[in-house]
Parts: sequence; C-alpha cells; structure tokens
Amino acid sequence: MKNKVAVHWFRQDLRVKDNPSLNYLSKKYENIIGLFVFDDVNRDPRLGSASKVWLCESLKHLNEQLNGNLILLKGDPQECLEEILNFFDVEEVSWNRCYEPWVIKRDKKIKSNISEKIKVSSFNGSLLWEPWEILKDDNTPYKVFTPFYKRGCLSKKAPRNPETSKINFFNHNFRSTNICDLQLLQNKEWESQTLKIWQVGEAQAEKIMKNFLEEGIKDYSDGRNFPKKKNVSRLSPFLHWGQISPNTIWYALSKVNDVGEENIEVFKSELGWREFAYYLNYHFPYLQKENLKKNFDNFKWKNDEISFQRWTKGETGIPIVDAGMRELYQTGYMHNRSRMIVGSFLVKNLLIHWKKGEEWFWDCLFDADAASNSASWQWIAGTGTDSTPYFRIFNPVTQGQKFDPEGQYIKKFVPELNDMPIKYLFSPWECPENIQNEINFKLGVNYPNPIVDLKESRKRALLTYEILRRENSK
DNA sequence: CCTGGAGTTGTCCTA
DNA sequence: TTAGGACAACTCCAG
Repeated sequence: MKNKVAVHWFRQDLRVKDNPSLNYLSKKYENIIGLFVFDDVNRDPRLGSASKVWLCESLKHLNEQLNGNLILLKGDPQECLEEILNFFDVEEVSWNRCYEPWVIKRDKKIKSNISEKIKVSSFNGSLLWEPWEILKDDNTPYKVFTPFYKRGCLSKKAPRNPETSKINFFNHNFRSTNICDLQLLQNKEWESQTLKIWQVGEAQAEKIMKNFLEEGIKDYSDGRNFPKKKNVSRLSPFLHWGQISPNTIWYALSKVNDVGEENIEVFKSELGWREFAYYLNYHFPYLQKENLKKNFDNFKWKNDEISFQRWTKGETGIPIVDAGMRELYQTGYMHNRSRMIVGSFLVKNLLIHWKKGEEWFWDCLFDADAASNSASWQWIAGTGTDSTPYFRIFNPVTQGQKFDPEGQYIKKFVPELNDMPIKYLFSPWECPENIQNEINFKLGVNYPNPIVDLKESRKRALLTYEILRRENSK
C-alpha cells in the first residue's frame, strides 16, 4: 500500500501530535497531503473576529510544521477536495470529526459524494467520549451534568490514549492560497493588541499545559475562582482549534504527583463540562439558537441597545463587570469567574437576552466555541437543561469582594479606580464626596455611575421570572 | 410505573 | 460576626 498519496483534511485539529486521522493515514501511506479549507460558504455562524486572528496565526504555525507543504484553500470544501482529487493520485481522504450541526450536515454530504470514487475515513480527534456513545439505560441522552459525567462517561471505557506517529508530508507543487489572501485580518490595532499576551500554535499549547501542570494545578480547586490568580489553564483556545487534544491533557493530569487528587478531579471535570457542551449540541442541535427549556420562550427580555453597548465596552459603572468586559476586549479572553459575573449581570440585572451576550463573546473570544459558548450562556441564563436556578442572581459587589479581595483584577482593567479605597472599590457609587475629593476622583466624570441599581434590578429580574412562571402555569 | 433523592460555581435574612 | 435555612418548583435519573 506504500507510495500512494493520502489527504488529511485539517479542520479543528490543527496539530500533528496525537492526531487520530494522521496516525491512521501515516500507517498506510508514505506521503500525506495536509489540506486546510477556509470554508466561507457553509459556515453558520461566520467566524468571530478573534477566531479569525487565532486561525490566521495558527495556520502560519501549522504550515511551518508541515515544512511549507500545507495546502491552503478558500471556498466550498467539496469543490476544493474535488480539485485535489483531480490533480493528485489520491488513494484515501481522512479527517477528524467536528460536532457542530452545520459541520455534521456538510461533512455527511461531502462524504457521501466523494466516497463514490474514493475511500473516506473519519475519526474522533477532539472528544474524550463520542456523544452518541453516552446514553441513559433507556437510550435517551442525559440532560444533567453529574449523571452524564459520572455514570455516563467515567464508568464507560477510558478515553483513547494519546499516540503520535511519524508523518511524511508530501512535498508537492499544488497551488496554495497565501494566508493573507484569506482576509482573516483587517489590520486593526485591536488584532495585534489582543495577541500580545498569547503565542499560538501546537508547541505553545504543550508549553502552556506543562506550565499549568507545574504551577497552576496545585491549588486549582480553590484558586480557579480568583481572576488574579494563575490557577486556570488558559488552554481553551488551543482546545477549540485542536492544537492540543483533550486526551493529551487527560493523561498528563493522571501523571501529576503531589498536587492533591481533588485538584486533578476538579480539572478533569472541567474537561467533562466541555464534553457535556458538545454532547448537548449534538443531541439538541438548537442549543445555539433556542432555549433548551422551552418554558423560557415567553420570557420578557428587554431590548435595551444602550445598556448592551455599555456592557460590551465595560462602562456599566459596576467595577468587576467592567473589568471582565475589558479583559475580554483587550486580551481575547476572560477568566471563568468573570464570565459568570458579567453573564449574570447582562441576563438578569439588565434582562437582555443571553443570545446577545453569546454573540458578543463569539466575536471577541479566542476560545470562541459554538458548543461551550451557547451551553454556558444557557447555563447562566437559567434556560439550559441543567443550569443555575433563576433565583440565583450574582451580586457583583459581593463577588468582587470575595474573589478579587484586594481589587488587583479590577485595578488592572479599570485603572480609573486605582486610588479608590478598597472599601468602595467594588461599589464606587457609595464613596462619599469628601473622599472622592481627596483622591481627585469624581463619580460620573472619571468613572460612570452604575447603569442600573443592583437591588432594584435584582428585584425586577425575580419579578419577571415570577410573571413567566405564572404565564406558563395558565 | 412509581418513588425518592438530587441538582457546578449564590444571596439574603435571621437568629 | 456567623452559620443555617429559605428561596420555588421541577425535572431528571436510577433503583
């Protein structure tokens, strides 16, 4: 079987290590062609701005890993594949699966079309457990995380062990689009600014993981709640694009010693939440667009564009919320604790539809992931199958005091409040005028008044839910 | 089919 | 100051 050419179609698996499709092909074929298609035809929704930046950087790295032999094309993958099949003497095409509804639909069609002339194989390169393999005894999908994870996943077979093969990428003379011609970048200041704290690529993913396992995992269970601490992995963008496999992380965790079983288990369960999001998106393909809990369909969301804009800019006048939103805009990332706080604030205090928040995150996050993003927004909004109960409304003042006790996170992203005494840092609207004068600060000038009263808006949210409940019981 | 226990991440009030 | 219970009811899940 040697000396034949096979095509590996890269999608959300931009890595060479532990890549099941590549492993499979490399055992059968001497020469492998690596293809990436920027599909701007079928994609739903379109890539967010941050994702485009990440992808652009990633493709540069991947091309280097392939010694410049990555074939980069733009358009409809079906047509691109046909072109390659006509040019080379291709024996087999293979890829790792994606799980978004639109991709499943697209790939199914492509597979049935080209498998008439050529062998096509697909693999699991991005999940620890296939969504269709985890079902309850009655063969229906789980809706609650804990039984899904513990009984559904952990008691099933262990995840695939990571494996890396030696791969020969074919030195070809086929056309390849210049990365710049994909028009992923708009030469905006924002693009280079956000990238500053990141280095993209497979090698970097491994480095970050190693560093996290040495430094961050130690106090993960507790420390992950504090935005200023270095206890979160920040591997999410790499996981999304497959620059590291969850399997690699899963088994690397098992080899870590002396950091406490609890920390390891909690981090593993976070990988479990990622699985759960993909699982929900697979079994409930409307996850991205509609409430999982249908009884929320009549909820009276507010159409408040002005408040929404101020939320996106981090100008709500609530320090911890603004810090989170500015972290997002400035770094393409937001700490998990802040995500919950700003999410709760948008959906409950402002009564703005979770979909609006989901879309903003989609555009700004380097780790923008359709399944995780939608599932998490539905969780915080209370519209998900297994979500926070509606009466649980985060108090951003308390949250700040608890999880940013010294205010370092707030001050980093909201430097206007640098001199604010800690007593008023989380609620500057309570700072008396004489103290404001002392620190040369004026509320409403140097930093905005809060756009809503926290107590009032909390009451209003509870009332709105109460109305929904009554409407539904009619 | 029935039944009982459980459900990521909170807040507020009260004693 | 602090710990404990209420918050509201439902659906999910497993025996």
